[in-house]
Amino acid sequence: MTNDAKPIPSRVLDPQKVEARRLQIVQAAVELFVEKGFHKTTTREIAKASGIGIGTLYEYLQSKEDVLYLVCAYIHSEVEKRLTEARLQAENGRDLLVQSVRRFFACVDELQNYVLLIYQETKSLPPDTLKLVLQQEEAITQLFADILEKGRADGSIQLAPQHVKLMAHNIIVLGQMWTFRRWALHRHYTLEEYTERQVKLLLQEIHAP
Amino acid sequence: MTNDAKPIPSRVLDPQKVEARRLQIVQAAVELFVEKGFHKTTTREIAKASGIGIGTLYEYLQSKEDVLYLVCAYIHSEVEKRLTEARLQAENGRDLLVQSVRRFFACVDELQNYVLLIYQETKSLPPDTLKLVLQQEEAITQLFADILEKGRADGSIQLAPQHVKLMAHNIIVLGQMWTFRRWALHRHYTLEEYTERQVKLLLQEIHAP
Amino acid sequence: MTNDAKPIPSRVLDPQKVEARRLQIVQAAVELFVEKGFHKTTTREIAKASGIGIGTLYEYLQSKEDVLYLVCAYIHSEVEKRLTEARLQAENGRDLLVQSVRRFFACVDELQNYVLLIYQETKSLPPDTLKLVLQQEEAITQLFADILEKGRADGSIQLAPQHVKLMAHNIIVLGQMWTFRRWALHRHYTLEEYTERQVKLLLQEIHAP
Amino acid sequence: MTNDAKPIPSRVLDPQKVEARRLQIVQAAVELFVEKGFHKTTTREIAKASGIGIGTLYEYLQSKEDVLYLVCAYIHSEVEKRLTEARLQAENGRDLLVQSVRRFFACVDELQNYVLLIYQETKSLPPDTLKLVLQQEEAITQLFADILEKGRADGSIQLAPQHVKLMAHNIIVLGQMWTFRRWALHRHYTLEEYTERQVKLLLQEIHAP
DNA sequence: CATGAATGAGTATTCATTCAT
DNA sequence: AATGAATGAATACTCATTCAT
Repeated sequence: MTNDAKPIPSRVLDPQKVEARRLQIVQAAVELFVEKGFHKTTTREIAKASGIGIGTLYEYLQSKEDVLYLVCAYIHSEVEKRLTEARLQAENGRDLLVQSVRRFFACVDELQNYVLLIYQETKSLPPDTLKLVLQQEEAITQLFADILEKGRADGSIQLAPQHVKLMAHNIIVLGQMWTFRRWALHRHYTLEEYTERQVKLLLQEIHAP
Repeated sequence: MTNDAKPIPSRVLDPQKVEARRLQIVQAAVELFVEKGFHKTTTREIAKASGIGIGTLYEYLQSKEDVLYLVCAYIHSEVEKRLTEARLQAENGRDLLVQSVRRFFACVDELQNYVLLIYQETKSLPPDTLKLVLQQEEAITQLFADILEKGRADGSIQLAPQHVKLMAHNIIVLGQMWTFRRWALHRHYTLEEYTERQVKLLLQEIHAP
Repeated sequence: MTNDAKPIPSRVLDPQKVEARRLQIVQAAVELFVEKGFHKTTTREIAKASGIGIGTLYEYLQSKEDVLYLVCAYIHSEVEKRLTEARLQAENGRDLLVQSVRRFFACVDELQNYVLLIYQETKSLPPDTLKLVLQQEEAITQLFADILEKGRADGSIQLAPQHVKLMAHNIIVLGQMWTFRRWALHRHYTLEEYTERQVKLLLQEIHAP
Repeated sequence: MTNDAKPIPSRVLDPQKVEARRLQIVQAAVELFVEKGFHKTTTREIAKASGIGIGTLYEYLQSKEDVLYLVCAYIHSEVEKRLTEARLQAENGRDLLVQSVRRFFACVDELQNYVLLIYQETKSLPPDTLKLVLQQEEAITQLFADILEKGRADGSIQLAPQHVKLMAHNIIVLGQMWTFRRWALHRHYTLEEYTERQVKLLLQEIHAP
């Protein structure tokens, strides 16, 4: 929706090539970052894993931090893609919410390592860039706020307007905690148990049976 | 309960001196880590801020990661201290829960930067040490699990046994998100509004009016 | 006089095109070298300032040092052009000398940055090429040696033969120092004051009133 | 005279050690710079030639440019030392001047490579530092200005006051050109021939027989 | 016990040059 | 002829850790 992409200067002119190469780089980098963290990954490793020379890497980027930004943006776009790709069939807002939450939790589970990455490395971004990434995070939150509003409109969701934002954040966080507390949660619950229980909790908040 | 302290070797023998010095070091380091992050803080900075020489630092520790571990342990102990210092007056488990949650949220707010630090830098710990820190995190979660059990025992809380753990985690995470989502939440809510709303949500889960 | 041009290989065959392109390159490069020095100027900057691609640059040259050589040769030719373009009207060698010195000093002043460039960057040339550039420098010195000889021949200049070379060098250096000591000289003297005083000094050496 | 030393921060505290180590570094660096130039000398080469580790080098300096500055200052101090070490015996200012010039020329000859170095690498200094080095150069020039004034005072030198500065500069430059024009001068003249001829020229300027 | 000088492995980034198109 | 994408060798500087005093 919002086009909040930050234009990273590239020495290479052809935009298609730039996009293709950067995808190469980003996909190699995500895996490395997941495995070793941003700081312990060297630019040379990124280049090698991308199948290009270190010089070439810097033809498409200006700094290592740019890689991190692209990785964060990539992850957010992956999440957003999954959340929006297939239009959900729902009778009302409440139904749509439940289906969306389930889909979001599944997505968090699928992209576990990526979600974790965002939690852990985001702080290494330069302040300006950090802001952008947080905006992307907020955009995702807004997806749920919109659904809640829809339910409020058709009467299937009962929630004071000032609580909409908070509930949207709750949804996101209750989803993401499946990854950043996985050391405890995965021991006790399956994804399905976890999802159903949290959905139930959330439904209580909107006074839905 | 569990004595999960990791014994970090020190070249200095007198345990009192060791403890005193380490406290010096840790208190200097927390502030530096909060300000610049673990990776961008140098051991020399830590030594200088601690008022000791870099050589002395290594008399009391074996590595920079040891500092991070001590910092994490320090933060957890600060949290635990605040959560347990004054015995709460409560008629029943449910009341105790509400008071405890409020106290926890206040504590998270007070130690905002520290809580955030744990979220962001924990991953830089070596695996063995990480485990210990996660245990400390779990210990805090267990405090709430115990309260929930108490409420279940006196009938003031209705919750299936298998949901106790999850609810305890929910309490912790809903508290901590006040810090790691502060870029959004603090814009819309005061701590009080936030706390009351989340308490309400949590109470619904235990079928308490 | 001496054709001491070094033939720099070019992949492009048409000699006219080669000369034209190289002039483009050299004129762009001089300004860059003056501004930032040889080492801090990149070949890409030179290409861009020349209005050609980096690949094209290397069609007409073999290395960055070639650019420096061409720049030095260009500067020398500019100096020589100015020194020889208009035949001076003079009654005798002594008069010719005075006029030539004045003209040289004016030329040094005009090409200040270029003269300085030669002083500062010449050493970055490969030995063989350096030799050539020094020969060009000597050729300019020889212009004055010739004038001195002419004055000796017509009796207007009194100077032992073995002192001719040295005096010619003195003329050149006393002229060039107007640039490489400008940080001091320009504070105290105008070009005219400076010129007249140095001319007077030089005239004393040839026992001319 | 003027204490125009720039204090370069050092991580090492003991000033004696700092001075000793820096001398080590500078003496190793001068030779390398003479041989290969500033830009083509690496910091590791400097460290190795100094007999210390690269890390140690940076304990005593903050940047490679610091080395260059120290080298320039060292050279100037060497020149100044030689010019002022033994009080010259002279009947009057004129005699003192002649002896001083001879001594200066001998010194330039002895320190040829160093003098050349200053001419060629000075421009690589950061602007502020460059200023300092030029001040040191001016201080040396002032030594001769002072001698000229002395001769003017005792009547052995006849020179208008406004010409004193210029003549001092001429002395310096006519001395230094022995190095930066050595490719031509050394072919034709011995140091002695060269010195005597230039002394003669200079004496004419002060109307001394 | 306390200190801080010494160390060198490690790292992001640059840039002259090549070569396929 | 003209281009610019690809390359990797090269380099200044940092910083955790050690160890002699």
